[in-house]
Amino acid sequence: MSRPSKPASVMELAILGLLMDDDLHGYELKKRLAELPGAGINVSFGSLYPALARLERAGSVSAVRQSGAVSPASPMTGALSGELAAFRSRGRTTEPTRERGRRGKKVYRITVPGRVRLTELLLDDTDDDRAFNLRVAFASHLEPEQRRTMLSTRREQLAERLRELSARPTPSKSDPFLLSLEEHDMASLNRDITWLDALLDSTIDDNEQGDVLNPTTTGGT
Amino acid sequence: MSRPSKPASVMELAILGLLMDDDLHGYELKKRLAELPGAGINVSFGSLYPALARLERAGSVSAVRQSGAVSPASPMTGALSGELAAFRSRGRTTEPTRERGRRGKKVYRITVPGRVRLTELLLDDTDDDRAFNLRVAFASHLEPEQRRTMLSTRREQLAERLRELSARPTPSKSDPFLLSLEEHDMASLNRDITWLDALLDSTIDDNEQGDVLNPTTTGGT
DNA sequence: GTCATCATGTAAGCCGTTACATGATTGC
DNA sequence: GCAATCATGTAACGGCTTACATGATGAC
Repeated sequence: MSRPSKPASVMELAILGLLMDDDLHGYELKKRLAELPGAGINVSFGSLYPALARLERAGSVSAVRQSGAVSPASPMTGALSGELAAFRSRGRTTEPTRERGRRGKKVYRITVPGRVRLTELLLDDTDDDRAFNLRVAFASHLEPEQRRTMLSTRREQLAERLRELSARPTPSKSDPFLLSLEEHDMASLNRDITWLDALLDSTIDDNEQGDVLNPTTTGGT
Repeated sequence: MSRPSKPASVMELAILGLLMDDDLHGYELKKRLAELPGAGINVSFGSLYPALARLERAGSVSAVRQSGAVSPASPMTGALSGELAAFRSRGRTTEPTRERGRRGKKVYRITVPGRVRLTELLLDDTDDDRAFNLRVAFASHLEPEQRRTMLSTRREQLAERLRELSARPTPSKSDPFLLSLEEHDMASLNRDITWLDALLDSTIDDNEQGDVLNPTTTGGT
């Protein structure tokens, strides 16, 4: 009886993963989501903000309002340079600061439970291409062993797909486009599997790689 | 003028595409959806049946209950090839001694407006990988010129993605997984573009569609 | 007569979309 | 003071999922 935990959403994974690197507010988050590799997530604000609210309610992130104060010196119109630098005002636990009329930026930070949740999402074995790309993008936040689990699980899923495709007896598939599509799919699967093998190989001797998700981190909340 | 039509759903495309080949009832449709190339659509009945109801309401399909009555005076204006041997009960391993289904299998057939809608969905240029795979799968239902439009539109989209990826200045990408992912994505994009080029080539003098398109397995592992 | 499979549906709830509404900051 | 951009939300709507409910058929 493991915890059921809510179903994984791609957006949740992406948000938590991005917040591992920087504290961000919604608007900036949307930009970074769109820049994610593999045909980025183009969410609308109408889904992003409710998602952040859900994450906050679930305790995965904590938000701090910046009520029109400290601003960094450099304008930085730049593409994807992250100037956060604005989280210093924090130090106490959640302080409402809900003054109506003075809406500030709301900067989100991942919490310790949020990190646990992220690990869970990264290890989720739902067979979803889009989600898997994201899992690789954030793979550095896993410990090497978990990472290997994640990669080899995926490898097995792709191999299974390949087996199913190969075992297809080509029934009435006289359609040239269907044929070409299946062939192309199989070639893609083979390539993806090879890529995963390479990643797995390169992870074998990585015992201390990147910054690892560590639930014992303190000082957050 | 943009399309006043409803937003395209992957499922709608898949259903209409499948119904071009055979008249089917929901249960069978679900099985075939799962078999579609490229990580098939695993819809649940709870979404399939409402979807069929919507399609029927929209006039894209017509349904006939198989309960020993209501022999359909098929509307079929015969605009396109109706190669379907309508309402045959496919004999499986066991011989159907009786009409099964008193309360009724509901067999769906695509209508003429449904064909128009399918064409619209096939030509829809929404940048969606899953949907595009389906469009190729049903590409034979387009006229060669439309097919070329569809393929080259997609080609341009992928080329654009590739351009964006290449133009990325590699900012703080010291992360090996992010790097590997981007590299892999670019390689995949290149492969896909090459594949589209091959499809386009094979469609150039394709006036009757069928004998060209000789896919060559490129360096299978 | 009962079980597995075939077959069709409904209901509650979440999630995402578009469209709408508001406010804050910066540059001219 | 005005526009563009930054920034955060709400509301209406619809689709998809899970879980539930129903019923028929054929095998044993």
